[in-house]
Amino acid sequence: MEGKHATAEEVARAAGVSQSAVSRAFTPGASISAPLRARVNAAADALGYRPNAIARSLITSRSRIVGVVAAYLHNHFYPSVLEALSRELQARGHQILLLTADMAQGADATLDTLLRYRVDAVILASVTLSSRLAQACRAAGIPVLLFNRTTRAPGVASVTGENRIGGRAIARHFVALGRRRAAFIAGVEDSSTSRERERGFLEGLAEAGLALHGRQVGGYRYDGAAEATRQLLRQRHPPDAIFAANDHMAIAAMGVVRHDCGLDVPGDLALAGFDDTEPAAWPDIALTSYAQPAGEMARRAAEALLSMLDRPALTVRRQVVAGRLIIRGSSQAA
Amino acid sequence: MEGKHATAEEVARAAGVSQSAVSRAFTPGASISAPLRARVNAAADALGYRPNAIARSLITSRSRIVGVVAAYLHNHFYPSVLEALSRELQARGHQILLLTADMAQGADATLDTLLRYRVDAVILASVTLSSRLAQACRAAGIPVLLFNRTTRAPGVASVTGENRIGGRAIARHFVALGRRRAAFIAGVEDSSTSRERERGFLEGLAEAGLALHGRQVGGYRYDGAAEATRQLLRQRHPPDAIFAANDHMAIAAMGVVRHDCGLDVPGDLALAGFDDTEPAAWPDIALTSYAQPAGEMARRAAEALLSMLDRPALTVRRQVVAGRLIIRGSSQAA
DNA sequence: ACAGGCTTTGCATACGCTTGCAAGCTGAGG
DNA sequence: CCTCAGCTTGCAAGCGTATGCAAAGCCTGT
Repeated sequence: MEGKHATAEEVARAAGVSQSAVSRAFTPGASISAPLRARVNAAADALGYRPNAIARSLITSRSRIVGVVAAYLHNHFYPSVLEALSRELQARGHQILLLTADMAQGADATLDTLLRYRVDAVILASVTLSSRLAQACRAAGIPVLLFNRTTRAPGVASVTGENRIGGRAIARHFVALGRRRAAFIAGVEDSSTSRERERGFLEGLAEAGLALHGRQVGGYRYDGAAEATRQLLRQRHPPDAIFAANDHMAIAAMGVVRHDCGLDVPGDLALAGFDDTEPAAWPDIALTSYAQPAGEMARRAAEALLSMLDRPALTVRRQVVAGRLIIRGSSQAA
Repeated sequence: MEGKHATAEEVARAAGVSQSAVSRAFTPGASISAPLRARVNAAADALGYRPNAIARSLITSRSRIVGVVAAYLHNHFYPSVLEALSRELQARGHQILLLTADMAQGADATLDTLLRYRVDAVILASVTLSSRLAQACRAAGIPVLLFNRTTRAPGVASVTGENRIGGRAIARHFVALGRRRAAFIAGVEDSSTSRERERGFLEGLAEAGLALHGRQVGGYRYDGAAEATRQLLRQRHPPDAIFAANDHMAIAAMGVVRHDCGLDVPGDLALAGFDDTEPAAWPDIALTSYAQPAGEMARRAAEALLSMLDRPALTVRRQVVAGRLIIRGSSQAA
């Protein structure tokens, strides 16, 4: 219909009131009488008026936009996270500005956009760059939350799963299955997530007097994990169990183990991942995994972050959300 | 460091110039001399100044934000699309406001946010609601592009894959394999995408004098497709080939066929999907699929949409991006 | 009937930037 | 030496909204 948007001014004129009245009519809890509000609403509806969030942001210096930095959405954990975050933030009246941080453009460009758009807060769900970005955001006074990772840096909130406990659970599971040569495929070396999972895994093995039988780095990528698996299987005494730092890599490993090497899973080799993403439950994959509740994690993240907006002095918390081991055919035949 | 942002005013004072000069220094192609720009940049760097995109939007009435409406990111095609769209739009200086349209809140709330934030354009990648939303956006004068679907409504651009050609290719493939009882699992009934794929599929079968041997609706969901498959296999003469309107549903079908019914794929039943999402290439899935190049589609979408911004009178185009049949183990043993 | 309080309304300013306009400056041509 | 064109630069007016402040009603209790 019309290319131009109605303004509060126009609505005011149509309703025979002041522009302030229009503003108040659209502000919950503002000082305005019911009849006036009704009159304004009528005029607003007639003109198809919507308050301009841009203008509102300018004056309130609150954009009601949260920057979400993600990367490598091929890992199916993140789409779930994104969907959950979007739901939770929208429910709290905020929107998502989605930035994908391909390392090509680096942290600087990402930070630049984040700052220019005056996002109220930032959620970092990208492995790479996240520490630097977190620091920079904090320096700029923006509340930051790391999703599915942590940092030693102070003032940065985080929501993670039970990485250490999960790693331990998987080790115990392998041990219970009688496996003696368990290997680990790490994500990225300096990622807290991968390190914690590995630590737990080692502890679990140590309880049974076992040590790691092999270790490779998969970089959280499909191809990287496939190559890592080939390396592991090339050893003189190949492992009889592999724990990959996430499902995505575990699935890559599964492909190599079964199809490149013709081994039987779980017969010759037990396999486990982390996250319990949707594909893990597909019958043809049936991957044992330590589940991370993406929905619950997102809820906590949204809650924590937005409460930091209201009370900046609030203690920044590192939250850990409980998960559980899901045993499937990749480790234990039905 | 500081919780507050530097303003152009402050930079101007620090550099001993007018505020307009600062603005021009940050506007490519603005009328400003090199030395002045350098001086401003120095002061800006010193203060950590970033132009406030909000304020800029208010006056230019260009937010440089594109609303992307998605739903059901569990279908792995969409994460890829999102990643590609983000890359392409960022490269063109635009950002993504991500809205997930769960049908719970409906089209109205989504439209409302889109309009309030004055997005420059909208990309609809959600099956549900997309026609209504497209209409509404157009009525509000916002350029709209449907991604991976079309509509009869005028004035709405779209980018799709070769749905009809793809469907036909799969039918021909089935026929060449000697299959005589091919069934189809539709997405959503009133989705152009599913309808076109079905049409092509029927045409391909007809070329060989065959008709559809069964048909169910899966609603593009995993569970829906699983149920649809059970229905198909419950027939007296079950199909010997199934084409699902997308990979996500085809994978669900695969699970049922192999694990619920204990049939052999492709021996007893050939299976094909559409999109060629990443999981289709996993060895344990090895799903035959008609590939849609998400990256190329995203590039075209971004290009088309942003050019509509500059030249509103530009003819709205429906673009079709070529794909190709990828044959894997789900239809043809190695 | 009147004072004092609370609620409702309008006025005017501010948010941080872009941009049309006019003034100032430069150098070339006459 | 003067004129005029072409660049640069500053001035000032908005963009659409929120909100402090003061004015205006309204009601209650005496």
